[in-house]
Amino acid sequence: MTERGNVVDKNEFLAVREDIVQKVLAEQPDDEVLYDLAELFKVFGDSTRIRILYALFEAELCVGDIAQILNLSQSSVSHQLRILKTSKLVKFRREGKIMFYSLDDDHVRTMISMGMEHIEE
Amino acid sequence: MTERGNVVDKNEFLAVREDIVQKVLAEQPDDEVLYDLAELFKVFGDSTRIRILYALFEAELCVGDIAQILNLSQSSVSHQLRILKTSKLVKFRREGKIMFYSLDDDHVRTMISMGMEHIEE
DNA sequence: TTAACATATGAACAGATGTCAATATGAACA
DNA sequence: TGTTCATATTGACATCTGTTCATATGTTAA
Repeated sequence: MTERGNVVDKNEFLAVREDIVQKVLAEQPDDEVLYDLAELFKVFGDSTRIRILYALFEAELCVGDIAQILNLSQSSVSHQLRILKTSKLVKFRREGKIMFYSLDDDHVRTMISMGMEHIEE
Repeated sequence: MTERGNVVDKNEFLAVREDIVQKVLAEQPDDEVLYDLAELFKVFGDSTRIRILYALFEAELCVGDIAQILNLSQSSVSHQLRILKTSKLVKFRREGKIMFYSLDDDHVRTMISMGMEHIEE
């Protein structure tokens, strides 16, 4: 293999159109943005969390309600709710001993509707 | 713990509002649909695939172009393209020895734009 | 303050996922 | 046909992720 300085080009034998590559590279968003975007989609990319979000479409729910609806342990639901909170997809309020969760904004509905449209084709 | 038949209720001590639970359960989509939806989002939930999709915003690209743009092995890019093909997010055509990939439809752009709006808040 | 309740957190484990190296497939052309 | 090139696939490996069990936190009421 050819070397450039100490760097070995793993893809030496590869069809690459350098002009196109440069043009596309110039337009790419920052890696950090793309990473954050992937992280957001990752949150939607688990059926347990999708089911939680769908349940919250209908009503504000407490942890116990959700555990019952999804037939999951309290612990598991709590863990997933933490992820949804961190991503700002759900918000919550306390009423005595009970925590009530609800959707944070309409982006969630829109994103999920978009996904639905795609898989329904 | 109490038992119902042979089923042990792991969540015996849990705040559950049965009426709400029943109402929400009645409105939930089929598990299969929710599973497919999660699978779709999972595809977007990887920064390599997001970067591939973003690159394809700009131009139709061959495997070598993408490998160069993302600084990844040909093998890895090919693997990810297969996943994107299976999810119908990209389409492809052959021209001699070269495979050209492009975005399959505008859902991809819309979904990603939605995600962007959310993280930009 | 103590007991009971609702939820959150930590550690550990199994299963899923992305990457690479090596190899296979398939197309073009001598 | 045989060789070269572009891409696809296979197997192995390390990392990431979701669940459970056990325990901690924080609230209410006696």
